[in-house]
Amino acid sequence: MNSVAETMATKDTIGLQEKAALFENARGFEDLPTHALHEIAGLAFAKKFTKGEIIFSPNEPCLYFYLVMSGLVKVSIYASSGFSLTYLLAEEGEPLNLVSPFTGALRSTSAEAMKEVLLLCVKTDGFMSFAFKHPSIFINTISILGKAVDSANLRIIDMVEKRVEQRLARVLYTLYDKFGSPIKFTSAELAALTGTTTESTLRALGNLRRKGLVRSNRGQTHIVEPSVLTKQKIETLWF
Amino acid sequence: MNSVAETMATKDTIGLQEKAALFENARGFEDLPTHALHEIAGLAFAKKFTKGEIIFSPNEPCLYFYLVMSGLVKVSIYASSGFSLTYLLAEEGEPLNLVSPFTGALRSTSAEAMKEVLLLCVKTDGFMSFAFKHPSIFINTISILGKAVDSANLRIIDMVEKRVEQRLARVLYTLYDKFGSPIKFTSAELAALTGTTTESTLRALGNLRRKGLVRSNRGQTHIVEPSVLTKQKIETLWF
DNA sequence: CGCGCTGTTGAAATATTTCAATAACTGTGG
DNA sequence: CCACAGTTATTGAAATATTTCAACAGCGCG
Repeated sequence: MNSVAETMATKDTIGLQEKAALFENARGFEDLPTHALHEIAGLAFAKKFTKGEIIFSPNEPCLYFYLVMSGLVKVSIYASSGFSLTYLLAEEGEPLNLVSPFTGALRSTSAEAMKEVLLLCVKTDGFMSFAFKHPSIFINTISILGKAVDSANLRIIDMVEKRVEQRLARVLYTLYDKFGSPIKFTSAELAALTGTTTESTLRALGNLRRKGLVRSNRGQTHIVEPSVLTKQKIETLWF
Repeated sequence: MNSVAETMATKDTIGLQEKAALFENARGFEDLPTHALHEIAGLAFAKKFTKGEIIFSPNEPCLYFYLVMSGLVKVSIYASSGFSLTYLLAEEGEPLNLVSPFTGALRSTSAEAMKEVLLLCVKTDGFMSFAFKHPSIFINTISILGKAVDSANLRIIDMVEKRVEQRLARVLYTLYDKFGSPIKFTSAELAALTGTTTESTLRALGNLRRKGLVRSNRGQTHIVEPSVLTKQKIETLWF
């Protein structure tokens, strides 16, 4: 386990301006005055993670607030059985952990780099006192968490009343909406997003392919008819 | 539609001390100084709802922050199909809406009185400025929402890998933990908590009864062997 | 080259929903 | 106080979606 502090060298490779610019457009940091952006940028240092590397694990004390600078991070929850559910795919400008830095609570989530990832890290105590100086952070955080709760509850209802194919269609449309086409995810990853097994995902993907809605091969899926997916009353999820 | 303001008469029937005492023990209001409790109590007025009455509906602008003073309130999310999922059962000292009063966001939740209910209501603008004066409210709120997100995600995993009977057992144990025995819920209500149909709930309940874990008849269920339910590695949910 | 990961499909096993019919109980109004 | 309406509980049987287990093909990479 190499501590984040080890990579202090990286710290100076990213300019303060650049960090401030990232915070300016970051989710949760809307409506902050310029001096505040510089203040938080001053507290942040960068850290690189390679593809597949674990950023944090379940029930681990939270030392840093993390913001994605580049790359893609998967935040998931794991069941004891090994089944995992991905509930956030964070790209540039998105925070990974909006609860623990404030509450210090241990949570059952883990974060993994899906590509080469650059994160901005802010020590929790510094982050906390920053937030108290700029309480709109709290409001923004509550807003984001509210959406997360709604999205999760919506997904529970979907599990009951929608078939795998419809859920997958919704997942694909959401990914298309956020990341564009082609969608570069394996079926195991799509399964973790849809809440099913890889086999069922593959079968459903096959159906969508046969219907001409998507094209897919090895690790990437092209949405051919986004309009059709939208028409099927598919409300966008929130990852 | 009779506005809440109509019932101002109720306002004076509840003493300031009583309101402050409620806030003192309310979830989300931990660690507030006495003067703050009196301040928020001064902003609050009581309103009574009869059994079955709707407190708020989906996509309705949020005018008040609500705190349960007595009785029981069910907060649910409804799918277009009519299927509903209950995700919070709020009793004395529990808030009904922790997001909209801060963000003003329209949400897809609805709240219904399950018994005769007394609520304390605080206008959102007053509540908001109170919170900015006492930002520990924000931290507490974030903590609660974090738990809600975790609980919802856990439930999604349960939907995939646990059978109805196990999910129901978990629901029953959680209810037992919070409200004690007997559990006074109809099978339709248990179904909305378990995320299944009433028929499946009844069948599962029958199985649990045959196994001697519960006794049940018309609208109430007695947990006979709480220890067994616990032993089955049932983590407590969070309603 | 062969190991490992991803994709693909089949067939059996299974859990759950759906539809339907009936029974039991509650409360209300005549 | 009884009848009736409305809700709640119960169970059966068929229909269905999904998982599970298994086998195999293709691809990439050390």
